[in-house]
Amino acid sequence: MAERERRDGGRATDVNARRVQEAGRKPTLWERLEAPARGPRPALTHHQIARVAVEIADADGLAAVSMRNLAEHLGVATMGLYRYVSGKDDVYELMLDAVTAEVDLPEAGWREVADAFARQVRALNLRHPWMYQAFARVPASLSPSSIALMERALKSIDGLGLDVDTMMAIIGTVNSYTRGVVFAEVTQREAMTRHGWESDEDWRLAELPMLRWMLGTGRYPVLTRYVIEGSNEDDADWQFEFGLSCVLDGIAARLGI
Amino acid sequence: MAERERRDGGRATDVNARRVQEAGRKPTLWERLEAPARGPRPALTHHQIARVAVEIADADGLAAVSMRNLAEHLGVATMGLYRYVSGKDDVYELMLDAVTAEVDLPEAGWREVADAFARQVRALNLRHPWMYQAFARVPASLSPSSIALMERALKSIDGLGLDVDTMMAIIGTVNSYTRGVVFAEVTQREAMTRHGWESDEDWRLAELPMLRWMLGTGRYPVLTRYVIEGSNEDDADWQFEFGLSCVLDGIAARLGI
DNA sequence: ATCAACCGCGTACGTCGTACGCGTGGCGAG
DNA sequence: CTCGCCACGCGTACGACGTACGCGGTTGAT
Repeated sequence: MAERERRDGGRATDVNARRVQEAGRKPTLWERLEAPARGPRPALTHHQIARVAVEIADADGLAAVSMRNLAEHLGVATMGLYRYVSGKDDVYELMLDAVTAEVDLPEAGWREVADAFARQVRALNLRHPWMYQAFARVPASLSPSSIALMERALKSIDGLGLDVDTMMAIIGTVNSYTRGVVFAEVTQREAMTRHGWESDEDWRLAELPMLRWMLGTGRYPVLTRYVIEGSNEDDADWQFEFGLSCVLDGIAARLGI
Repeated sequence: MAERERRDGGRATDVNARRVQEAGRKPTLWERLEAPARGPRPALTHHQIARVAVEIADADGLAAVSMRNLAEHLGVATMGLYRYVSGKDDVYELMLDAVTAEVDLPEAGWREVADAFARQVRALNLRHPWMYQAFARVPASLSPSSIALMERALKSIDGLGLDVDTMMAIIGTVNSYTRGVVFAEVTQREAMTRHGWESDEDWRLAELPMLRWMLGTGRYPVLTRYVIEGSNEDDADWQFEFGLSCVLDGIAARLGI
């Protein structure tokens, strides 16, 4: 880390230098994006990098998005990428920002918007199962798309007489619930593909010895009943809908709206 | 992957072999734990491995839990670890199972238990900030501790006339919300330490240019008001309590309990 | 007691992210 | 328009990672 600071300090001759000295920190990716390009004319745009990286991750998983592989797909040298990004984390940020832009909320009342928000974020994460992994590696910093999304969501609950903190807490609650659901869903789905199981049936088969042991001990009567009586076979959609209704109902009740 | 299958197949002469042939899959970590130890007397227990790994992760982050480092702390050779675990993922599973055992739910009504569940899981994740990273790498498989925890939670809502699927959905909703909150909190906290910021003030300072740009565009009026009027400075506890109340209220209302 | 099988661990490989510093290409002065 | 210099992009190289492979020592059956 001291290494990096030293290096950035050594290059402190460009537009960002003054800002760094001002605040004693290194500039954000999004700040650097606005800075005019120095040196030879750039061969790539950040948008291209993000698009190709997303394609790779969608096809082969986030692990396939290595600097080498990404550079190869873009037709540039590996270290050439460092002209546009300061490291792997920046690539992740670009990717997350790019896909976040896919969410498009309707103009409607708060509940309808919150509902759409949850459904779309869930769909987005199922479409790009690598998202949660990327989130786990980069700071959940503000990006243009996330700011725009948050504004759209906030606007739908503005003007109901709530203070801004409560408004933000509502968004945060829906967001947290959604992310939690998605995290569990994607994780399980990936576990299944990783082990080569293709249906819930395979999963049940694989966990069978564990379940048999569980049943055998007799220490888990309710769980046992769930295994035996459970009708909907881990219907993820149903569970998501159920929880979302609860969350929205709770918000509505608490605020009298 | 084919490589691993071939290798496991080559060793298919022990107790687990028959099970593997039965189901056509490799045995779980927890199954292997029950198998009698073959070969030289083991120098370690899985409990020791888990404890030391957790200590390393708590102190230096999950990245510090490399097979080499872990083996060194345990006083064994690097590859000696593969006697007890089949790979890095098994280490993560052991770690998660070990800390999950720290949760201890009270004997009480469903709402009290759900409340305790959420609070304790959150505290657990804040105490072990690496948990979500570990979850992101291993399948969310059944482990002894997670089974026991689930049973305790289920028991508290048993006998209220609900079918098992609804009961499980309730647990899942609370769990999802909690995980989502924790994910956001820990991520932000880690981003702060990574960048060397020590207070929310530093964070605000760092994001200031981004905020200034945001305010400058005029495209985000509500978000701007939040930045200006927001009183509680990202009070994580308050936001968590708010959302949890909403979730529990929603569940209670929906089920009439 | 003996032997053979078999498992644990040392060595080594391919991969990762990226620090370093040379050669080159872009720009200001003449 | 030309030339020179300097900074910057990118090729090389490094340390660290997870773990495949296969020999030598230990253990269980006879």
